Amino acid sequence: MTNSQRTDRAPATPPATARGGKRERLAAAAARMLHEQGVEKTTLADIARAANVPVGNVYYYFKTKDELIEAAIGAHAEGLHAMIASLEELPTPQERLKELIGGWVRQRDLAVQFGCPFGTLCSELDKRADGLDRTAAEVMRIFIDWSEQQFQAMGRDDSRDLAVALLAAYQGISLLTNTFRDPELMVREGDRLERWIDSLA
Amino acid sequence: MTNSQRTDRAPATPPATARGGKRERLAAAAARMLHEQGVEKTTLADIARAANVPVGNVYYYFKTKDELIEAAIGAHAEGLHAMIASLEELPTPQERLKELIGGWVRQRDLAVQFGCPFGTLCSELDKRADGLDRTAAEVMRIFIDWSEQQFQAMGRDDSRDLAVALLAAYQGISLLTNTFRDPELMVREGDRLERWIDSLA
DNA sequence: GTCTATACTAAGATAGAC
DNA sequence: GTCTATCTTAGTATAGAC
Repeated sequence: MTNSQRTDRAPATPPATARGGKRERLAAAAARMLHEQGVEKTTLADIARAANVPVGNVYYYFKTKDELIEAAIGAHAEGLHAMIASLEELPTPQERLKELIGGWVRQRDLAVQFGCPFGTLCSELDKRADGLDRTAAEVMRIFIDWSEQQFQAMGRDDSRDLAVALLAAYQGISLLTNTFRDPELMVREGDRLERWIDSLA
Repeated sequence: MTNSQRTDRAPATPPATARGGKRERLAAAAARMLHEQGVEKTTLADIARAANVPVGNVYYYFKTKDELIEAAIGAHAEGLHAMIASLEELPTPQERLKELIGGWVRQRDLAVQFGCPFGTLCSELDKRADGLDRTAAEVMRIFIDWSEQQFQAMGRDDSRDLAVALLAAYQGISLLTNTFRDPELMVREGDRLERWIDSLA
């Protein structure tokens, strides 16, 4: 996630000129709008409105729509790192994985409305000619790698396959929860996955 | 899947005027192009070209792009019914489900390139204002219902949950196979699912 | 029933005033 | 650094010739 737009004269704080962190607001708004409306249906005007930034001002921060999408991927990556850091505080890998699943279940209403925020993005970016789908894949890989570590810590020698299966189960049930508009699908699959985690020890 | 465009004077055969079954060709081409390029990036011109039908002629058969999408959903439904009919010829539910999984694995290169033909469509239709996502959900339900019957025939009282889990596993691994451009993910998850089927009996 | 030309609309992007 | 006005492109859809 390069940051070529920023002057970076004052590290760790936004440039004095960027009052109110408009760049950050635009990136966060982009992530939200791309999830809710999809990549192709979301216009720069939609994102500007959601970020409370005048439409014509967007191009000062991002030269193209692609750059805004890249910033949205970066926002997802940050959220992912925060989630992982929070899970790391739990003592055992089983607890960490089950808390992960619990988080998915608690977010089920969002899945009902729009599917998985990051999975739908990966799916849509694949249809675009730009290389943003590769950037998104890198972020997805961070998550798989972390899950693999958890299964490894549980002593499984098929940890990679299990990590892929866990993420696939979540992506798939997110799609079905969204397609059928039924939050219970996520609840029941979450229960099943937690029992599965317990059975692996 | 209404057919209001057709005169239906000669049931079970296309109207004499529709030489070469252009309507059917357009529906099949639409299904293919929507999968490969996504709903929003696919233009009517793309579909017309893929179907070998002159661009301006499309509107004679379909009044709007939405009607073409609906016809594509219908084409998917037909393919689904054909697949189910073929699986029904196998003697046991275990064999039917494992052959289903085998079919998914054999189609892995398509998943690498574009994801699941129908799952990506459901995901994209959700972002549109029209009600086509509900039509797609009906088709998806046909598949779940059939899977549920198989698990029920195996004597499982949690057949619905298992059917949902199986379809979710496929949708999820299709997304990951596509995101990571790695057909092996589908192969390994297919193996895992077949072992899972065996373990349920 | 088939096809061409074109009207209409909307979105991405840019120039330049403030 | 902020914002308005506008250019350009592209896609859906329609009118009407053949």
